[in-house]
Amino acid sequence: MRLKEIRKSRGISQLKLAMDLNMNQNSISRYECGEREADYSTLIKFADYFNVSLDYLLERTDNPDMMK
Amino acid sequence: MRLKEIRKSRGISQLKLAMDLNMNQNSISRYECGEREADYSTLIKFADYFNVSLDYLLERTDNPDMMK
DNA sequence: CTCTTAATATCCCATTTTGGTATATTTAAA
DNA sequence: TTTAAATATACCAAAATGGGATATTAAGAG
Repeated sequence: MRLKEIRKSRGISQLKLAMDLNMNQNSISRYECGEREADYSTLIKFADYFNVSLDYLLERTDNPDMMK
Repeated sequence: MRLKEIRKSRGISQLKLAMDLNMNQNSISRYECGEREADYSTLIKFADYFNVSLDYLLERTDNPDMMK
């Protein structure tokens, strides 16, 4: 997924994202590395946090402004 | 998620869906009941199978024709 | 360049979650 | 009301997860 790209574009560290979402820094790292798969509710947390659609987050559209 | 609604609207049984996607019938049931959470790749299987966006599948938009 | 520190990735492992078989329950048609 | 299809649930071995600790990498300052 596009998590790393989106996060970096907003200038946010894994640690800050993790704290804001009540998660662990290494969990974020694992999702970005593709070592672990985020589930339903975790994906929604990311999409809400960055205000992007799930389809954009998961690279199913190139349009970041797609309605949510 | 809207899985049950979409599946029924297409007249497909849990068993058929499961076989088509190489899964188990009880897994489908569990996702529909909300007993278990589908992960990233499972969600994508459903979205592709029914040709709907993730955001529609996960009830984040009411528009079933949203671009994918 | 070094040093220091922030940022990210990886290890280990107890705990949680999962998938699969079997089975129970519900639904629907006859 | 039987019969069968559809769906939900129980149990459990196996797989995945989260979190602390730590290693590795990146980035600035001096």
